[in-house]
Amino acid sequence: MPKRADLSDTFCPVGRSAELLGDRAVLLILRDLFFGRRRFEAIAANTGLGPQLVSARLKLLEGEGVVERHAYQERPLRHEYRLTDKGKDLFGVLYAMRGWAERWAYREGETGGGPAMRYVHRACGADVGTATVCPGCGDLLGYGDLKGEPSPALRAEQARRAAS
Amino acid sequence: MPKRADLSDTFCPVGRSAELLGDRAVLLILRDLFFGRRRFEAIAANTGLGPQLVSARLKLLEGEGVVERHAYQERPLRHEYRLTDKGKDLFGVLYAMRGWAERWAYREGETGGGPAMRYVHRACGADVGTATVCPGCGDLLGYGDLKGEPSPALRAEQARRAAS
DNA sequence: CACAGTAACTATGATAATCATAGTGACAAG
DNA sequence: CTTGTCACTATGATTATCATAGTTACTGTG
Repeated sequence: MPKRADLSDTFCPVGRSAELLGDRAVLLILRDLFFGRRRFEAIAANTGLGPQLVSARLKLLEGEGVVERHAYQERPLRHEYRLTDKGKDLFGVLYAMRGWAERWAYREGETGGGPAMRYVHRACGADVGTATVCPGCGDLLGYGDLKGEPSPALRAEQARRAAS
Repeated sequence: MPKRADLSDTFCPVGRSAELLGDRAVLLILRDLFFGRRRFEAIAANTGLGPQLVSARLKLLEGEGVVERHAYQERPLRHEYRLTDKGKDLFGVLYAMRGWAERWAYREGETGGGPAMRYVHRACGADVGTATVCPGCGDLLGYGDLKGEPSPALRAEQARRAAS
């Protein structure tokens, strides 16, 4: 490719987000970070992306202020990556993507009846489905309010990836 | 690039969406479709993407059932592209992206005070800000419930693009 | 009827991002 | 002192992307 078009100076807010989010690798890495995977190798293994790509994207995300590099031990010096507030606020986007996929991207019965990923409202225990407002208590849902439970099929897939 | 990794068979719903949405061009084209731009040339001009890329992505979106090709006149035969229900349901994702960008992606005063894109709830007239639930009447917000008003700066940018 | 114009594309070639694979540096454990 | 772990960096083949130009099929104007 030639240098890809720069969208960071457009006034369109979707364009500005697309500059960062219009990239498979970024999306997959963010997903893993929201899932609690903070370490380089864990992210590389689960996403299936090469270390070079993971490295480049984490640097990009750090530069955008979406992710922070944090040393979790000295000797040997090791780093992990954490979402900043700006990063955590991307939850709405990923959650919307997940909702759309649950409604449209699976063949009949592929997930064995339920959603591929179930979300429960911590405060009231209700299954929220793909809603942005809790169907049980009416609260607005954000990152931290929800507890995700992968379906058996998804859990098996993650285990397979972690092994190789 | 070598063939890009295929995510369409993962059980992770974010992965499945990322297969389609993890692409700048797709995101920009969807934005334009939501904005009411249905014609090939209009989309190519406003996104700044080359006709080859626009063509390829529209075919992809059509194949995914997100977009429909529709002849709007015979002699000369001309087509336009419309969002299907599956496509319209992506509004939540684009709206979440816009919300995040409005909150985080602009420098102080860059938009002249207000948001780059203002959304008003048609039913009650309230400015919804970046909320998913109307702050005026409490209704859930979806595509069709909202009326978008680009800021002067964004409007000027779009006019500039349409001209060239 | 010839000619410019418009919409929706397709063709071509240069450039650069991606993947797969292998290798590096710093340390710990056995 | 060899093996193992983690977090990367280096290399080379492949291919998607961009910019530009060209094509097809018509319409409207002089």
